[in-house]
Amino acid sequence: MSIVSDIKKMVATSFQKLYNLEVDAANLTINQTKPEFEGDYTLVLFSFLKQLKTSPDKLGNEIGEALVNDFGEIFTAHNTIKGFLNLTISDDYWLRFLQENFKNKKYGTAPANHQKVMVEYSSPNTNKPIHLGHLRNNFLGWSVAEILKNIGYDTIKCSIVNDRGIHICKSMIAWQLFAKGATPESTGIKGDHFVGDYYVKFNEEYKSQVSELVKKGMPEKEAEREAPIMKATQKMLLDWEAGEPEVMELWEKMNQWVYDGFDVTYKRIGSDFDKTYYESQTYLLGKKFVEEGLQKNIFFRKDDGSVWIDLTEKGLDEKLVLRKDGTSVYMTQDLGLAEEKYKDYHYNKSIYVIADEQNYHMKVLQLILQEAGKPYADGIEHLSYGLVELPSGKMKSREGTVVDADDIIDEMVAVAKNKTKELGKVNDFEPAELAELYDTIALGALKFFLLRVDPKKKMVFNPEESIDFHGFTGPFIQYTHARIKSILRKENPEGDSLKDVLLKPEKDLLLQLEQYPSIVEQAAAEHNPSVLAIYIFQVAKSFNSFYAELSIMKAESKLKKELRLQIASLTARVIASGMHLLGIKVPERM
RNA sequence: GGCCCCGUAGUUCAAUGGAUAGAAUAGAAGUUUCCUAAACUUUAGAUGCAGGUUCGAUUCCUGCCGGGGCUACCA
Repeated sequence: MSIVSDIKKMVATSFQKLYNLEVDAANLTINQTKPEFEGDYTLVLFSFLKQLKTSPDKLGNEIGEALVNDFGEIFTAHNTIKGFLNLTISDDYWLRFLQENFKNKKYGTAPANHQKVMVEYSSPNTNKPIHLGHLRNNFLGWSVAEILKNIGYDTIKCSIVNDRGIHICKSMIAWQLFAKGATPESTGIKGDHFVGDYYVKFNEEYKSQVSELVKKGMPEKEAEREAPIMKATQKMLLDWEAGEPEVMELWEKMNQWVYDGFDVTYKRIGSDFDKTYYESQTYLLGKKFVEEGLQKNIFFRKDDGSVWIDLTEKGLDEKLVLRKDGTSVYMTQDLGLAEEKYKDYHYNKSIYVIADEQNYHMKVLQLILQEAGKPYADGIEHLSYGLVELPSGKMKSREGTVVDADDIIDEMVAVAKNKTKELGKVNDFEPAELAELYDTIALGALKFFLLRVDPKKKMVFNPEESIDFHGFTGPFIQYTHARIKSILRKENPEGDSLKDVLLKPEKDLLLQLEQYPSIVEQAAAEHNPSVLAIYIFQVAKSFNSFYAELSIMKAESKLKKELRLQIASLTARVIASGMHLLGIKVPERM
């Protein structure tokens, strides 16, 4: 139980006792007291004034007095200013909290709640390597899954690989035309990049064929249809659907190259999956779903044979679920996949980490499942996140302004290396240790940068400014952790009981550390790792102030030393476990 | 056209309807015989515009201005 929820209960008790007023603890507003006032937590009184026909000062004083009298082991003082009741929590409370938790390895976790949640994230296309935008998706999905797991959910991370369709055929055609048998092995190019290069080649060739046809007098629309390379691609798609062996073989070969490349990147960034679905294996499932829906009159067939759902009563339009030629659209596949996932896992919740351009699609998906009366429909949640943009605007693959994931990681590692060498603090590290440290710092910086922003909001990535290891960054927090560890290598807290008067930097830290479990809960409830990122940063900042102002090893007394070692210990644990939930490692030294 | 999202210091981000709108960075000024200066301290700087609801609005409502997305028998 957190101190804030305890305060709410005690306040509710006081209202009951003093005014015989039933207040719901959930409706009380408790904030951290602003630094310019005396106190730790503050109760906002305004909402009760009318009801009780009293003045803010009178109410505040009466409640404050009751709290201090009845719960003296928690509250030591109160003051009321302009409708805000500021409460001071006793040092004993904080010391007890510290004593109970500084060794607790499970601090911030919750026991199993027997709820099953699927988190679908990453979900790449197999025609090009992953870029910065995908990284935001990967980091978010992984982190949200870990946060949920941490508070007791049975979590299944999954990915749906888009391994079929016209875009894959484009890479395949271009490879046939231009590669002359080249492979990732023969060229030394990472598989996903290799295939991506042929996707680019396709577009170049396509563009030039179209402009040639236009030059010969063909209308542009027609030229786009008639360009030989496009016709070949469409034929290849048909061949693929017919299972033509040569095409299947090429498809499997090129996809494998991509998977080999993805594996390297996934391993590097720490993405992992309990289950991978492949669209080639699931894209037909939706048809059955549509047939069932037709029988139940949830869908209807138009004269041309296409199948639709009428969502006008829900304020939306009619939505196509099956083409007139009987083939699946995107929605069909997603319906089938949702059903399949539920069959496989019987989840309580299913979270889709998908960019906000698909808000409408996800809304419709859930609506259709609800209309179809599916038991899992209400458990579907769209973790909608904003695009990552560059200072110059949106990333566009056609204009070559995409920040490639592997490239940006390499660049970050190079900067981490230079900076670390400059500082010269770890000259005694073995080469392997050094390489690991550079990776830890580089990925820490990148992940923290992408996770510290509210997922819902789009964000700007400035390649120059974003590679910063100072201030509100991952490395700042990693550095704080390393500093603490360097002390704890020399001496550990002995576990002696504490009794002392807390100094401000000590209390500031304890107050924040106590909030950790609530913060994790909040991050989980909101599917929002940025809450956690901001919190960890504040903890690190508080520790650095504490560290600058007070000596731990040369504390003024044995008791103070023990106290500060315990605080340092818990701080390191909170930082490490919080950063872990963001997928960020923390070094022992840096 | 219809629907949705976003406009906060120079810049990148915060702020369950609550006190004098917080950080970081860039700027200015300091701190190292003292546990790691990737740090700390001080300083200056912002709610697009106009109304409304409220004891109280960055937050809720309306209009305007500016930016983005969706509205495909693409995925």
